[in-house]
Amino acid sequence: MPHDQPLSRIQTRNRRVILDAALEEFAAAGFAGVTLDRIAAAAGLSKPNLLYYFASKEAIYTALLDDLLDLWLAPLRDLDPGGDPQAEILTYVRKKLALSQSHPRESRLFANEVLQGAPRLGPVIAGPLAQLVADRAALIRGWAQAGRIAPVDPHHLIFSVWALTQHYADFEAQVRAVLGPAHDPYAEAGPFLETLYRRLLAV
Amino acid sequence: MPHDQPLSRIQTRNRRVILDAALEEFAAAGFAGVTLDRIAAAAGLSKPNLLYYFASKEAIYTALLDDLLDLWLAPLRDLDPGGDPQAEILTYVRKKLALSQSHPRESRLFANEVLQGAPRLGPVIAGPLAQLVADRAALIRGWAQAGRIAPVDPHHLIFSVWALTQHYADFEAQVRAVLGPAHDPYAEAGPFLETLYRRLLAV
DNA sequence: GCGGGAATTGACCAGTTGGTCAGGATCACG
DNA sequence: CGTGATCCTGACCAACTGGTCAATTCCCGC
Repeated sequence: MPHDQPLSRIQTRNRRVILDAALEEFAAAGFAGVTLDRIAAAAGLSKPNLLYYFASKEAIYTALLDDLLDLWLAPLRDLDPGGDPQAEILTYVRKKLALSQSHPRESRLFANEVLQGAPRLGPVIAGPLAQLVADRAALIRGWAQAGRIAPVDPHHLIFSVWALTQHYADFEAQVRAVLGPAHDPYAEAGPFLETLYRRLLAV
Repeated sequence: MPHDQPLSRIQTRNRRVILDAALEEFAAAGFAGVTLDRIAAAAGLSKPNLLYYFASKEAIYTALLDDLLDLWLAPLRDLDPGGDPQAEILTYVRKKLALSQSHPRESRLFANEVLQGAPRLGPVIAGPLAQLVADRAALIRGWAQAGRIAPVDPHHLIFSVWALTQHYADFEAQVRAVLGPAHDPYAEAGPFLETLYRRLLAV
């Protein structure tokens, strides 16, 4: 039972191993599709030992979601009000696409959660996340009104970045099956999205 | 036990009721997140009665997926080689967005399936679906080479339509939470996507 | 090297799940 | 109206699930 303070070496290692195994499983099968036995096997631990580190299956899942949001929203947070508008947004797109490529499991975990109505992430989405988006939307609206990018709905611009980048992680099975083995989805998506947003935002 | 031939009045009605209830449940919770008891309750039937009409939970799920694909791909199939390229693609986007709005459960069912690696739809995606996409990609490439739309990667153009339209159904919980109750996501998405594709495709 | 807390486990449990089955109700049809 | 097929159900089952617990092993500071 992890108290509040120390977190021993063994605790640190095993918690990480468990969360990594659980991320793999939850991302692939959703919360209900995963059993503690599977996570335990994937982590190389016994089921009771899992529950020594986390109070419940729910607690493991929640821990994963908690870790997720900071990583997920960082690129949006990074938008620099002082930078060049078009370059800032293109950098955002690039970072978000890179995140889909480097962290597809996190993307799928998040997609699973939201798909099912965000039962656990609901308050965070309606609260801090919505706040951040509102803030960045205002920034983008300012750029548009100053004539530095073309006028677009800033909320839907942000949605479009999410949709277009996360699609390559969340629907990877489909993308790869359609493109065939000879294509590298991410290598092609980069230039495509670059072109798309350049044309959309050009004044 | 439905044989091959007739399908009585009662059978027709109850199969439809079951599939409708199951669609609701599967779309909201994924295959593993749903129990036969829930489907039975939602359909107003007893569990053994469910299994009188469908051999298994799997069979219900599969029946839903089978029905899904035709509906889902119809707009892409409708692309008219003889029409105006830009208008054809914009019509495709409009139809696909309308489909997200009118059939969000189907969209989420499909998303759930692909998210989890398309374990059941895999062969159909790699087969007929990939075929259709290849065909339409060739058509679009032809338009681009003829200078009738701007040069873009046709596969990723199609992916972008899927991503941008399905996002509003699949991530509806997030979209609504971020926009707040005063906004109508679909009403705003229409003009936004119209602008986006107009600028992307303008020669 | 030893004592006590941390870490680990096998055995177990109550609840749930997908699915079965024998029998009863209901319907279509002559 | 009767009869056979269709439709429906309560009772049941084996397998699995998340979670518990007492007992054991391991590790670290002294």
